[in-house]
Amino acid sequence: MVRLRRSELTRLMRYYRLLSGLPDTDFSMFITSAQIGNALDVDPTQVRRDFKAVNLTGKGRIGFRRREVCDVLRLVLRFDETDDAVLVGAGHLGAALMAYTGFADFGFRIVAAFDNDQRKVGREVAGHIVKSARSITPFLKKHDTKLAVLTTPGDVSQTVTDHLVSAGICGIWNFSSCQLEVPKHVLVRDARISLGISELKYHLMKKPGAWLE
Amino acid sequence: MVRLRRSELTRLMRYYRLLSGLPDTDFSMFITSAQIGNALDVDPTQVRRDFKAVNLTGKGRIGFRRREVCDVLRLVLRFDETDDAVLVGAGHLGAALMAYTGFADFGFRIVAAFDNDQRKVGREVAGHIVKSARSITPFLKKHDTKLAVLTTPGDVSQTVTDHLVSAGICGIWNFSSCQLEVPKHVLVRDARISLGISELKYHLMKKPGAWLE
DNA sequence: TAGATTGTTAATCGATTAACAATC
DNA sequence: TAGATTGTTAATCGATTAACAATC
Repeated sequence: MVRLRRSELTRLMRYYRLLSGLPDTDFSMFITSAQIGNALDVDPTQVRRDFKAVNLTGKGRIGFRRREVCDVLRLVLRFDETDDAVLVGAGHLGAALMAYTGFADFGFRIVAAFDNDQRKVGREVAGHIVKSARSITPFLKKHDTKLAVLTTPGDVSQTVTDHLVSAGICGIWNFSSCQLEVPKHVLVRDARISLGISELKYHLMKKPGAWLE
Repeated sequence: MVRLRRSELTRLMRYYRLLSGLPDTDFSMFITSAQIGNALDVDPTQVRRDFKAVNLTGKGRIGFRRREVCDVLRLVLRFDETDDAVLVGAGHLGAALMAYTGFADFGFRIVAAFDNDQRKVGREVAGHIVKSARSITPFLKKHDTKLAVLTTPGDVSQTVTDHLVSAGICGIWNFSSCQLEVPKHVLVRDARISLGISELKYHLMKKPGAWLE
């Protein structure tokens, strides 16, 4: 089994997006590491190294077979196997994520939504009947779901997380701007809403007026 | 002026979140780099180095003054100065972001929303009357707004981006899973929705059954 | 003073890039 | 064959961590 670092995974995603997005009139075409590197501003050596990490080999003087690269990347990134996730916190953001249709392309599906607000429980949000937060644990036990999307207010995020973890969740996509504490076997992926803002704001300050050039 | 790298900015955000979140009964208290490092799983030397980068000095045997650290970080991260942003693409995600009340804490404000769907134009979404996409350029010229939140479908993202850039936008928070091409003076910050999913999915595969331990 | 913590230099680590022989 | 590109090793670069004298 291939072990990938986060930076590699990030680049593999970008390669896939580039290659799968190209016009597919002739999908057996070859593409060189230089072409890919050029398009994505990545060193060609890095591209070859990354491909090597997922056992993709090219041909001297010709490059890599586009179809093959795409297929392998889909396999490694597991886009064709659907993973189910529960969503906790059926507010605006939760609703937006539930309504988002693009997840299917990446093999990701939200199968249930929970909220502790009794006014929301029973209501339909983006095609899902919101369930009571109390029913999270039985649901997870029954359906063996391992991923969760967390869109709760920050003050309850840790409590909810503890429940999710003890019910078997091992991957959390955290949209609340709150640092979660979890056991080592659980992966938290922060959406980093506030960090995105900070970076933009910092950029503004860094180059006042630069946009006028 | 201090120049910070992205990794530093990320850590500074985490320090701020930790320190501002602590109970503020005695805000003149001191905190050591070891305490911070321990709480955030960062090397204490790294903490001191990062503080040094924003001209924060501590006292031997005592540590850093919490109040002072918070104040300096707020200043560096510019949380007390509000930056305005326009939002383009008033769909579910756009609406969720418009409805999000937490932005104010970071000195960020969405001042207008645009969409090219005539059925949405004129409607109210989360307190904003959606404006026609055609009016983006005049709006930006008039209000001198430099940041944009992009929540459009992927197929129009680049076109919209080109318009935004030529109208003076120099920072784009990109929620569409699409690689944007921009001039060097423009910063694109990708929300990386699809990457978050990939990382979670990959984690699941990496350790099948690990959550059962 | 004694002792804990800072500030800073040196060492380590890992990731990126350069170089080039092997390949097609 | 000739020439462009791969595969891979070595060199570089930057970021992280260790060590320790200076400080309070």
